[in-house]
Amino acid sequence: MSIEQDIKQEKFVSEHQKAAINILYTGSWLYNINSGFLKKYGITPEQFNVLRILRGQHPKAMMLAQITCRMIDKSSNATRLVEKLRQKGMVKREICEGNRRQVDISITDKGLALLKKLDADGPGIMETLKHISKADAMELNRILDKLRG
Amino acid sequence: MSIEQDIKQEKFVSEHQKAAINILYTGSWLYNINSGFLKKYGITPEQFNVLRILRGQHPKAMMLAQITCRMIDKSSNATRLVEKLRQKGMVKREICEGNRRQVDISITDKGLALLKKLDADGPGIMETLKHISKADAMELNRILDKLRG
DNA sequence: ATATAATAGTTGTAAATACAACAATTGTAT
DNA sequence: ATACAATTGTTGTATTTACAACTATTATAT
Repeated sequence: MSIEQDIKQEKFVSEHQKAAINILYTGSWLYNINSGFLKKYGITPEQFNVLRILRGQHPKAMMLAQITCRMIDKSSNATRLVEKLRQKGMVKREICEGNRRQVDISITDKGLALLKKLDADGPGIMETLKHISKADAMELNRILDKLRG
Repeated sequence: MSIEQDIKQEKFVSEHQKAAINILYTGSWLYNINSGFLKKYGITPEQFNVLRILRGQHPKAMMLAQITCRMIDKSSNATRLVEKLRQKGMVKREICEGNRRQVDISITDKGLALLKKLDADGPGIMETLKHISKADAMELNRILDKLRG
């Protein structure tokens, strides 16, 4: 579906402007699909992201700042995100004894189990991208990486 | 900058998964830049988007549903967005006499003046995309459009 | 006519975000 | 030792979002 049809705008100032709007629009579109998919599991995309980050380091713990800098959306508040996940029993939080300013956060078995269930539930968000070929996906990654300078 | 570096993740399940994350990440990145740029003018990206939509139809009025379906982020609440813009004197709201369920919304001179100032302030958000060529921008648009099916 | 359905928008409310101010702890320089 | 700065997180608060329930108006069917 062309972006022109999706937002009913026929003309753009330039290909660059159109690309900027297309990225914002597609990002929002993908976010909403992902959000709907995760709703069945009782977590938000941001929480899911944090769990995946923690799984990547499992069984090691991570400090908050480390999590934040790996997050897709840097503007969400990691303190509160982690607290939500702790309430659900998905992560563990401990003051670091070596440096009492920092907090060691790690994923629990329950968190790992949730991610496993999600993995097993099939393609999830990737199903959404089935319309493009692997070559297109690579090309997309190349251009987006270049774009961010 | 590669997405691997940006979110410190070395491996992805597939090019498709990497592309999905790249879109979400780049969308959020672009949104934040845009948001910061617009802050000087006292409006949010969503409000800016509504103003641009209204300018596209000026001097004709639009009804709320029409605005909503052209918005980049369909999930923001057009009623409240328009009310914010009305409080700032950027748009006008009138109950439609022909069909009293609907509301006619149009951009005011003040709203047009703000957009003009923004246009004049230079490339704005597009400056951000300067790293890619026009050919890349076109390729990006092609792939994103295809991706959304 | 009347009831029912469809359209167009509004509003209530819990949760999340943005942003800045605020601890608490550790490191560094005199 | 003491003061000052840097690091690491937390919290306050206004704004925004998500989502559903709601009102008002118009259209359709019996």
